[in-house]
Amino acid sequence: MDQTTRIVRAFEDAGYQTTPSRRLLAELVAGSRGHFSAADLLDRARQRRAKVGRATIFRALELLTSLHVVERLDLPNRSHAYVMCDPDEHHHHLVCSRCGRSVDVADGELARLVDEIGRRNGYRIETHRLELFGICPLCAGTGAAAAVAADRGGPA
Amino acid sequence: MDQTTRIVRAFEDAGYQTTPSRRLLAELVAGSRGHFSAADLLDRARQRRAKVGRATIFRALELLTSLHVVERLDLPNRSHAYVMCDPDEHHHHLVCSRCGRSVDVADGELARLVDEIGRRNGYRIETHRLELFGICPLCAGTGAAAAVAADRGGPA
DNA sequence: CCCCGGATGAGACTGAGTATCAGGCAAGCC
DNA sequence: GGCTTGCCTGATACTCAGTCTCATCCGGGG
Repeated sequence: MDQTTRIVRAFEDAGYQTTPSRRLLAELVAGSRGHFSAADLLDRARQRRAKVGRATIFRALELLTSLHVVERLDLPNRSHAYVMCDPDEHHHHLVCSRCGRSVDVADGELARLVDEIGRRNGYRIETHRLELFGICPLCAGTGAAAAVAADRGGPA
Repeated sequence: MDQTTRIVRAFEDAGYQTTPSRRLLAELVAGSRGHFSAADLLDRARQRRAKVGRATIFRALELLTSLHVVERLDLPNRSHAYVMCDPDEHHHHLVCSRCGRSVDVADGELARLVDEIGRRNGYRIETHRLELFGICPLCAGTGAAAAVAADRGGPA
């Protein structure tokens, strides 16, 4: 099943209605190459001449976030964006600072490290967040041209 | 030398003027118990009947951030705040989700882990960020009362 | 096919942060 | 101590992401 369907399915499984707006949003999210913002989605919706309200986009992103279909990133440049990701296990993101593509990284050893840091400081750790930023193999390998081609928000 | 002086000194050392506004801001920042926002500082300035513009606060925080005297945190509840911290080495923050107090945590093993994750995925890692949230010993030990007493933004 | 609660879009609102600009003042110079 | 210069400041307008409200709409169970 393709990404769009996976997202629509996630809505259904959680007991939410399947509506044209949500289907559209699912397509837009699934068609994103890297991370994207609510404004990106709105733009792409407008490009398709689809009529969807800003509020609806924020509501859908909020839902998808709570369903762990997407996650919110805080980028180093103090803006933020969403990325699609694996809903099944706790993980972190390795984000390309050029094209925005993101790889899910399993928590692995980190859990142990986090635990130890907490213990050493007497804190009871509740949550942690690790975000890694760098240049992905694609952007590194083929230079700026590929980076542009791979730019975020490709054909929806 | 106390924290206020340390901050004022940081301005001077970097070649910036020492002005009443900056001195005030230094005091407010130094007097913060945990993390704080620009709005918090503005409130506390007003409480002292000190006249300082919003823009000035943001400018000072921006400077202090660039001097690594404070750092910006992205809190789990999607808001953000600043904390004072050690300007001398790369580190992360362990933040109390109740009182906002923050402990600097040396990078240590993490660097190795980050490096390995990058290598495994073919990324050239540029920066990373780790943020830990939990309950500090003070809040855990003495319950809600102490947590309130220790609340952020104590006597400036 | 009807009904109703969930979903929607428009638009007002908020709060953090930025830009602009005229006036103020720190600090080096004499 | 006065002068000058350029950094610094406060007020204010603005932007941008996200939220709230509310009248209307419509998916889907009965």
